[in-house]
Amino acid sequence: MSGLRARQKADRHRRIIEAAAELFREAGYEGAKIEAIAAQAEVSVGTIYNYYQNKGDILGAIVSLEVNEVLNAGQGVVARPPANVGDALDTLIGIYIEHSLHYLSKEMWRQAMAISTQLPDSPFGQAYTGLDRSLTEQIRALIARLQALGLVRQDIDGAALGELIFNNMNMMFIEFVKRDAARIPELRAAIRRQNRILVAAIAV
Amino acid sequence: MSGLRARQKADRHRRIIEAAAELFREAGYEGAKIEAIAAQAEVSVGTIYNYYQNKGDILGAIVSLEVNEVLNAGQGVVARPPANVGDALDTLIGIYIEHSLHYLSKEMWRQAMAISTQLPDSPFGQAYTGLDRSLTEQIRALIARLQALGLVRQDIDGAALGELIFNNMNMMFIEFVKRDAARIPELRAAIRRQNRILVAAIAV
DNA sequence: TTCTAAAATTGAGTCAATTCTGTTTTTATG
DNA sequence: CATAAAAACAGAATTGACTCAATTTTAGAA
Repeated sequence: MSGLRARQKADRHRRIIEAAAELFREAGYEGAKIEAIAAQAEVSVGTIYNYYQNKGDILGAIVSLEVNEVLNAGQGVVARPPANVGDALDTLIGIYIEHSLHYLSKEMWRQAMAISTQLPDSPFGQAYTGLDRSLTEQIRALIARLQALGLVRQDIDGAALGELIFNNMNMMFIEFVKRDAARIPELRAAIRRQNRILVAAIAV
Repeated sequence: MSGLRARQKADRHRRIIEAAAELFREAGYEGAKIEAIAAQAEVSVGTIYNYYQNKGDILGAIVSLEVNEVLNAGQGVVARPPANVGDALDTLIGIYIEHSLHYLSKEMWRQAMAISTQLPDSPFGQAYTGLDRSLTEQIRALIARLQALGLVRQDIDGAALGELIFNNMNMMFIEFVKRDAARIPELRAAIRRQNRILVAAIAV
């Protein structure tokens, strides 16, 4: 028996997230008042705080949905990477970046990133750090795969390399969301240019 | 004539910054109430908002002092770098990191970083981006210097390399301030390990 | 069905950043 | 030295995130 209580709970969670996502998009993070989210979700302010510790955690739940989708999409590339180190990296990073603005606006990303540094121990802060780690791990997995395929030198420190690539990409992405005028193609080109140095060093 | 008004203004600026720096350290950023800062600086709340757009900008002014000091210290390394690519990078990065907690606690860094992503167009947001750019520029200058000294290959894309090194270091520093337990020696060791890959690729 | 304890919801109240408006101080001018 | 305009100040009022005590709803036993 799934229980009335459990069903109502799941339903309220969903309604809150949907209401918040809509209002965040429409009015921006700051502009979306908790009272408005509560009204739209047809619950009270108190209930929202029963489900989420603070406003940031609501945004956090939305971000997690997005990043998990991206991680999923990335698995395909790791499993069957292009037969060229530069292209393999570019393809994986391309998936991350192209998906990134699907559900989240730049403003929402800015807020999410800010909260994750501001409150690293909050539920969302920890979740965000975990997501970053998963992305780093996936890049590392790609490198290991390329090593197995004989496309990357065996003596390369895969862990350090994965961190280096992720950190650079992430920082570039942060700068990207900070400037509303910045465009995806330029971002990808800049990262390709940076990675070229690495590719030259690690390719067999 | 320096004008009474101008002198009073400078004096109030100074008093506000000093009061804020003290209270941020003692009580943390959130714990330092604007009313308390105003009282300690012997001005009214309204006056503080006449001088700074928001609480974050007060912190911003303190951060700028710190980073400018670091940039200054870095110039010495660029002028006379160790005669080895790995050591040269490590020395410059070491200066940045070792200075970093001199005036600012990790909590203050977290807040500063958060604000700079949250409000990239605020006075502080723009200043912070400018500081990042200056640091990147200094790393680039070091690379150019090493190229001139014949220690780094001439065909290396110095601009892209500088960004790569800065972005990685900066991201590592962000993770460092997010974990109170993290220690400086481990941070430096991790960055050295990551840079080793690059050094191998670019050293003559 | 009825009752009770546990779980969840509610919304008025609290707290602190920011805004606003009337007052005071400084400067420039005759 | 008087005075009006400009600049800066003060602190009360506003706003919005978050809390908490009272109330309602649910699950399960009798």
